[in-house]
Amino acid sequence: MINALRGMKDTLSPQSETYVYMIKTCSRIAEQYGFSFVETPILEETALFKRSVGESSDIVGKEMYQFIDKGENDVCLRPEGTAGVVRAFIQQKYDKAGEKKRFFYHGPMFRYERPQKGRLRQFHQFGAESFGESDVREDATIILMLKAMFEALGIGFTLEINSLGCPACMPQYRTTLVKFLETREGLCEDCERRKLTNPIRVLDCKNEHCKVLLADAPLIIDHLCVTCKEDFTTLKHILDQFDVAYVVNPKLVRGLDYYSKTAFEFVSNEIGAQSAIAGGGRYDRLVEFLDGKATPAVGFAMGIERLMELVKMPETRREGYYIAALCDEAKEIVFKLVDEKRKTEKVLTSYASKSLQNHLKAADKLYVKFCVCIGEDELAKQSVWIKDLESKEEKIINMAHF
RNA sequence: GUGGGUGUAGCUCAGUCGGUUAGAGCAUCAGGUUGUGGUUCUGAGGGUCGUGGGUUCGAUCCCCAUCACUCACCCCA
Repeated sequence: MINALRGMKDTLSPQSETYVYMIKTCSRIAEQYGFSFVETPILEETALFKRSVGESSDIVGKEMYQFIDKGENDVCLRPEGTAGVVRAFIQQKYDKAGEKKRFFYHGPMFRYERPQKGRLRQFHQFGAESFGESDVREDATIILMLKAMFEALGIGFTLEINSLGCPACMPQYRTTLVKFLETREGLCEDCERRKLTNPIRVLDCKNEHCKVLLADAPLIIDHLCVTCKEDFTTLKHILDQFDVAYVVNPKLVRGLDYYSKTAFEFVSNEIGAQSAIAGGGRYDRLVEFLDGKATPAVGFAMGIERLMELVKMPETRREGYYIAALCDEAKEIVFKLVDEKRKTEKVLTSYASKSLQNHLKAADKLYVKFCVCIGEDELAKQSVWIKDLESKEEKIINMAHF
C-alpha cells in the first residue's frame, strides 16, 4: 500500500468543507478590502527565496524542497507565498507603473520539517500583499482585515505587535545590539551564529540561559527614528480606536529577513505549541532586493491547517433530494428524474430498488430535505411520493409537476 | 536534526501475568409477515494483533531493530 508522504495530508469531507468555507470567507473579506486574487507557481527558482526570505533563515537554510530539474535549473517548492507574489508584481512591471496594487492568494507551501501538531510539510496559507502604499494606515488596515476574517470565522486570538525599524534607524540599532552581545559570554550555539548572520533574531531565542543573558538587551523599540516612532504610535492609536486588543512585544521579530517597521503576529492558545495563526508586517525593501523599483509593501499570511480546528462552521441544514425506486420497474424513470432534477437541485439517489423504510433510512442519513420514492402505485398513476424529512409532511404529486 | 508516547476490525478501544477458534461499541450489509426515517430487535461480513529478527515447546503479549503515526524541542503560518 502506498501512503501519502510524511507531513502531507489528504483533506476530505467534512474537513474539506471547513477548508472551502475558510477560503470563501477570507476571499470575500479580502475583496471587500480591495484585494484581488493572484495565483503564482508553486515551483520557483531557488534564488528567489534565497534573496527574499534570506539565507540566514531556517526556512532557506534547511527546510526547502530544493532540486535540479531536467533542464539543470536550481528550483524549489515555495516555502511561503510573499516571494512569488513580489516576483510576479515586478515581472508585470507594476513597480515601474507606480500604481498601488493589492493581492490575495491561497495555496500549498512546502517546508521540510519534522511534522507535529499544527506543522506539516505541505501546508496551506491564505495571504495578502499590498504594494505601493507607505502610509502606516495600510498596516493598520491589514490588521483590521485579519480581525474581520477571524471574527467571521469565530476564531479568538491575541495580537502582538512590534516595530523593526527602517534603514534609517535599524542598522544603528543593530550595531548597538552587536556591541551589547559582545559583552555577553555563554550564549547558545545558535545565538553565536545569529550574532553574525542576523543579530536581531537573538532576541527571540527560547533558550532559558540566553533569556537571562539578554534580559537587559537594548530593544529596537527604544531606538526607532522619528518617522518609525510616529508611525508606530499612529498604528497603536488606530488599533485603540477600533478596539483591537494588542500587546507590544519588543522581542517579536519575524522569521523571514525581509520585514521592516511594522511586525505583527496573531496567536491562539488553543492549538498546541505551534500557536502563531497569522503573521505579517511591512517589507518596504523587498521589491528592491528582487531587482524591482523601490516600492513600499505590507502583507500577512495565515496558516489554514492551524485555523481549521478553530473555525466555527455555520449550522448545516437538510438540503436537496433523495430519489429512489421501490420496485425494479421504477428504476428507469427514477434515473431519468434524478438527472432532470439535478439541473436545479442537489440530488442523491440509490441505483437499487429497496423498501420504503430502507430508502427513508438512507435519505435521513444523507441529510437531505426531501425523500422521493416511486413504486408500483406511483407508476400506475404517473405520480411521485415525496416526504419532507424536516416537517414530516408527505404528499403525492403528478410526475409532470415534480 | 534531537527527545518522549503510541501501533490489535473501516473508526474508537478492550485483552492475553506468554497457551489452542483474538473481543466490544460504532459503522457497513442483510432481515424483522408485502410502503414510513432519525433513539428498536436479530443476524452476517470484516483482523498476516505495523514490519523484520531474537528468546521460548509455544509470541499479539517479553527483547532488539525498523517503519509509521503522534507530541514536544528547534523553527514558523
